[in-house]
Amino acid sequence: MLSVPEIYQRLFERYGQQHWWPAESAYEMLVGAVLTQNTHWRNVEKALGNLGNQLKPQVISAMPHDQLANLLRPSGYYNQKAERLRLLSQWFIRYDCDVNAIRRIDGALLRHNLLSLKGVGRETADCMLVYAFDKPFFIIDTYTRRLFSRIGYDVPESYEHFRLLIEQQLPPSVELYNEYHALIVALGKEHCAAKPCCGGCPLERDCHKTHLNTLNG
DNA sequence: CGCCAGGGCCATA
DNA sequence: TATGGCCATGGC
Repeated sequence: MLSVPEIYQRLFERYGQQHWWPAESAYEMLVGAVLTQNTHWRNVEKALGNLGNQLKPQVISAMPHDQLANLLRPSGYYNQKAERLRLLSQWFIRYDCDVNAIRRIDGALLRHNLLSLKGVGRETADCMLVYAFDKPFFIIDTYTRRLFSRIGYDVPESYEHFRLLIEQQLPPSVELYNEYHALIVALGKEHCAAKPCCGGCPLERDCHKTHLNTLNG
């Protein structure tokens, strides 16, 4: 069975550097992390496009709910996400929008801080920590669970247990965790964006085959 | 037409 | 702690 570092090697050889996160600033990354919750990135892009030059913490935190929700409509769950972005923006403003100041906070403490925000769960928090705040926490998403499960790992149901299991087999590198997660999503996009999906796609939800052409080839 | 996407919250037991 | 319901649009 492929080891955690070997899986990374295979993915990197196939897809190369991913240059994540697709955002122009740390704040935009935080917004994208909320908008992409259980949502296709292409729909997130539509919502980000609607926000346009209003994609700023001061503007979003002060915008009327219905107006913001309307702009977020293409990304789905727009009422929830409007509220979540408002709370997130208020949190960011509390640090004077100073990303470097936030980066100086201890990683575990910052994670606890993010998790206290309504609408920021473990995966979203870890994405923010890796892609905006340079803290090494391995990101567990549905693709990650699916991939490791199909490769043959006994994937823990607990998010934290699974995260620690993987972190134990990798150096605590922000750059590595950044790339690893991006590569897993790249694999998902290649296999599941097109129809028909290949038989045995390791990331397709209802595929129970495990030939794993992509990784074993 | 049905399925599901780079989740998370809340009520219930 | 652990299920189940709910949120919602858009592409395939």
